[in-house]
Amino acid sequence: MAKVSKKSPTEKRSPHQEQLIYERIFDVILDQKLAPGARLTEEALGEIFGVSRTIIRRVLLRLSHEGVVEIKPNRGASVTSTPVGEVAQYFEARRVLEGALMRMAAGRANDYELNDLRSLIGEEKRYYESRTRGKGLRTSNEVHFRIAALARNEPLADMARQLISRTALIISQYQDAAQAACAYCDHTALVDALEAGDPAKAEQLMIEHIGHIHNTLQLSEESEPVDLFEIFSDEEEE
Amino acid sequence: MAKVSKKSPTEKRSPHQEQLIYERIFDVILDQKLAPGARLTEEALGEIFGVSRTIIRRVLLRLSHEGVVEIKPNRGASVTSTPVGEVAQYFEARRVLEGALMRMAAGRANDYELNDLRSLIGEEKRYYESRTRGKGLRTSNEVHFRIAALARNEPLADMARQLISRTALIISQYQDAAQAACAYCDHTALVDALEAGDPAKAEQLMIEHIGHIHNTLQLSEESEPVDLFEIFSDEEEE
DNA sequence: GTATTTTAGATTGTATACAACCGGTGAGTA
DNA sequence: TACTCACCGGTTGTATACAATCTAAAATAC
Repeated sequence: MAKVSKKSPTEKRSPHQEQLIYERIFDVILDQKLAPGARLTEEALGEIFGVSRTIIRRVLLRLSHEGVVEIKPNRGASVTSTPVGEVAQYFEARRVLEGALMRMAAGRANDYELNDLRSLIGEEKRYYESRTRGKGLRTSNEVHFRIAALARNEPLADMARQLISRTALIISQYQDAAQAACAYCDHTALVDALEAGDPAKAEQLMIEHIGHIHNTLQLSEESEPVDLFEIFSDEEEE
Repeated sequence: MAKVSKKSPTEKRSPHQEQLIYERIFDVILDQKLAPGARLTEEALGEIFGVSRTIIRRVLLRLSHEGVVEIKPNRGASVTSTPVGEVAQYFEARRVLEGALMRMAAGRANDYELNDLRSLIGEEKRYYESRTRGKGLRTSNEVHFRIAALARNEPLADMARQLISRTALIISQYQDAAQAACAYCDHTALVDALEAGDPAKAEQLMIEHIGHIHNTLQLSEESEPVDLFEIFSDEEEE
């Protein structure tokens, strides 16, 4: 068994170790190394990350709150598997929320924020071209996060973040890796619309973009047990 | 010190004791027995409800996730105090989300659901008339929850639930008890609009209703330390 | 008298021990 | 063979012990 990221005695307690563990697990899920339905046992994860079940429990609780994992009483946590029939609801929700946010954000972004977005989209493009799908998906999410933030409404932006993360899981479940590459083209158009400042047009573009993503999904399923130790072993500390 | 709801030895482990504790604490906050800023220490709550800090910790984590309490590292949990300047954002968010949900729900409700709603509004009216403000607010929330559910979109309804709970806290912070009585009049009109099935009209009514609530708020602040034991002592098991 | 340091108390953070629970395995029986 | 039931290994649920941290007040220095 491969024990990874064992804390060296010098840096025993990092304040955001929990955040790091959270991100590692989420990344692995988005990379499809953990298929929907895969179980996440507390002790194994604790051993992997060199912490006790207490910490793992908190991370799993957080992931479950965001809908990324499901926790059943006395049965533990497993990666959420979204039934085919529910997928459309999530995309409808995103159209409503992100459409409204896009409308609110149009014309509000300053040059600094726009440039920032454009460079992020460049990064996204590179990830997809280099086939690191999990990273690409996360960067794609980040683009949507930033746009949501531009509407200057914290509560709505928070909800959008939740929904975007949740949708990322659905995408990783139902999207062929080959289809994944086209997202960043739309993103450039979105940023242009934000700069132009036409709220109706901006909203329409966002709604269409989310529709495009929805259309790339292939509706089929699979699942199998996996070895947590092996999956996490070929990673390295950031 | 008053120890309340001490579990009798016979019913030691209820599976939803956590849910009960969650609701008790939330109720007390909405009743303004715990003002914004009040600290919630784990050990005191544990003693009050006859459980260990472990359980309390989970409840507080859940409340914090919904924005009802704030948890600062090494500082513990306290009732969230929403700055005056942020209040408008929450109501704007509710207009966006619940407006969209109302539009989606119009004409979709069956007679059973409509009757259910109307009787709930009757209950709400009674609570407000009998001055039990916390219960009234919770029932009011329940009306909004149910309407949100009628749109048949789980993810959006979940978000609305979060937002409604969070707003209830804001209302209890900024609304005079005297002003609180008028909500159920609007609610009847909302249900009528749902029955009529005109999406645009329904959305408009909801947006106005949320505006009404926003308008009743008085913008001022206060805070003081309180004794958790005393607050919970005059309650009784449901 | 004011400012700084020390120290004590209280509270949270984490690990761990033990109990409760679930699911499967295999013996036993019809 | 098919079915039932008791047992067992593994996993989660909860309480508790101890360490780390913060707050505030007392003590000391200037």
